[in-house]
Amino acid sequence: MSLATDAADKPTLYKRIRADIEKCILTGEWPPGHRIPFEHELVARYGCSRMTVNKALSELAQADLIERRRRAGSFVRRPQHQSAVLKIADIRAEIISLGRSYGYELIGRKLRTATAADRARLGVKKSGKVVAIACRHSADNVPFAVEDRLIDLASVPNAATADFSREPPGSWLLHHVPWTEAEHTISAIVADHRAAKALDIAVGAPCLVIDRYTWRSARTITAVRLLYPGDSHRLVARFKGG
Amino acid sequence: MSLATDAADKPTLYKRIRADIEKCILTGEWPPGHRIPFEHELVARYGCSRMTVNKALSELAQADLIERRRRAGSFVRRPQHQSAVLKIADIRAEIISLGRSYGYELIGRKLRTATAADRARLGVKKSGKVVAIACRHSADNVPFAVEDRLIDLASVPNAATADFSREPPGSWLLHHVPWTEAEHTISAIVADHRAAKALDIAVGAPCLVIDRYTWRSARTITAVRLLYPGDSHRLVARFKGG
DNA sequence: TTGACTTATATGTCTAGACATATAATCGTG
DNA sequence: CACGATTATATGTCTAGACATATAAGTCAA
Repeated sequence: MSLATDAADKPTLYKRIRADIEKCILTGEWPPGHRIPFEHELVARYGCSRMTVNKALSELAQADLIERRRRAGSFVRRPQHQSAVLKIADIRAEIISLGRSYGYELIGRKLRTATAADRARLGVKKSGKVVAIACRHSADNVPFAVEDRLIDLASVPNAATADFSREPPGSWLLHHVPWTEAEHTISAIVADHRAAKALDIAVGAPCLVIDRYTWRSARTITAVRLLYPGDSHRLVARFKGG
Repeated sequence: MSLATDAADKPTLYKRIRADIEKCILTGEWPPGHRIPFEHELVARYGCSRMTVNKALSELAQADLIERRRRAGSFVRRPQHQSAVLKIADIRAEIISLGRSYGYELIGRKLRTATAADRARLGVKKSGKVVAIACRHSADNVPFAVEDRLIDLASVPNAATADFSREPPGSWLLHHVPWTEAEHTISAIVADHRAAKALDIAVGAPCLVIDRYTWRSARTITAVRLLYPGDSHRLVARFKGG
């Protein structure tokens, strides 16, 4: 193996140890299944205490690059299920970060007792109040996405009185419902008459659809469907690791 | 605040400390920007050494739940850029895990010196050899996705002699090119004549497109375009955190 | 008021030990 | 040979210190 042992220690020692090992894994020098040096070997090699080596290895294990087994040692993990980190920004923030002017328009807002369809969509059993919102986001005055949202007022009572004619519900929720879990489903459809009109595209044009269900501590907050013109919008996901 | 101090210590202490703090953050009890107790306060509260508290806080910082600032303290981070983990499995594995029968068909394979278009697609400057592959995946004998791939032989010389008539190139690469980075772009198109024929769908039907560029250590490996029928295929992404 | 200097302090890293615990390897026995 | 008991060992967690370092806050002079 070729662990660097004489590099200048600008970074801290444990970071250097971690980087050295990471390099051996990422270059393929240590293939999946390879046993990396024992802690005591690294202690000898780097002339430090075991806690320092342990911190480096613990972080590599946390990052799923290695697997640690008592008595056996630490091993390079084999390529996991591929997964990518997909950034799905708040639409307003996304448009602004693209350097374009953001436009927002509330199409409709209804406060109602949840219908059977609403309950199914939110995944709740009891019938409470909900807010249904339809709105449109635009970039440089060109339609960017249309949004169709349902908010469960049992989880977010404040949403009943929020003024969604000025602030998009997504941004409002981001600031009022801090920590959440969500599930996204991405699919493709062709624009029907209504969608074509809202997005100012041709009927039959491809659209990217993001369905997002958001909850906090097993409590449904909101369900939203975002419809983007498929030829102009792209979702980019970066990916790292086998 | 309400840190539990008397729970049974089945998990280790630092994990309990981490879980306690995480709970306060996730329930919203400690909102974004809130300063969490200093290390020395937690040391006193839990009656342990600072290293134990430090390990808990370091992991929370690594998970981006808190931000640590010297002299100032540790603070609950405000909702980051939303990001979701999108699992993009190897197609064969995906179909099999769905309990369906997997079918594979090589449509074409060409070994050629990279054309200008190939070089642009792979993002390489020098003109070397490439393999271009077109193939089709099916589930229960129904077309599932068509694949159009380019492999840079400078990075993966073995691919020149691999038998892609039996094993899909994605699976082959997964087993021969362990650690990689990739970028995915997801978009929607409508099926043209050729795609419609390959997927056995109507011309004009919506399709989900995944473009994936894979490299290792700044070295391009492969570029692939996967085309799925948009109405039958969905990408699901789980998301956690603000 | 403003800017430069000093100080206090919380985190960052590290040590040289310790005991706990899971388990691979070995040994003994039927 | 098969199987259960024992042992050795690598990791997991923890301690009670230490010094380094970035920086918020206070101090003082222009």
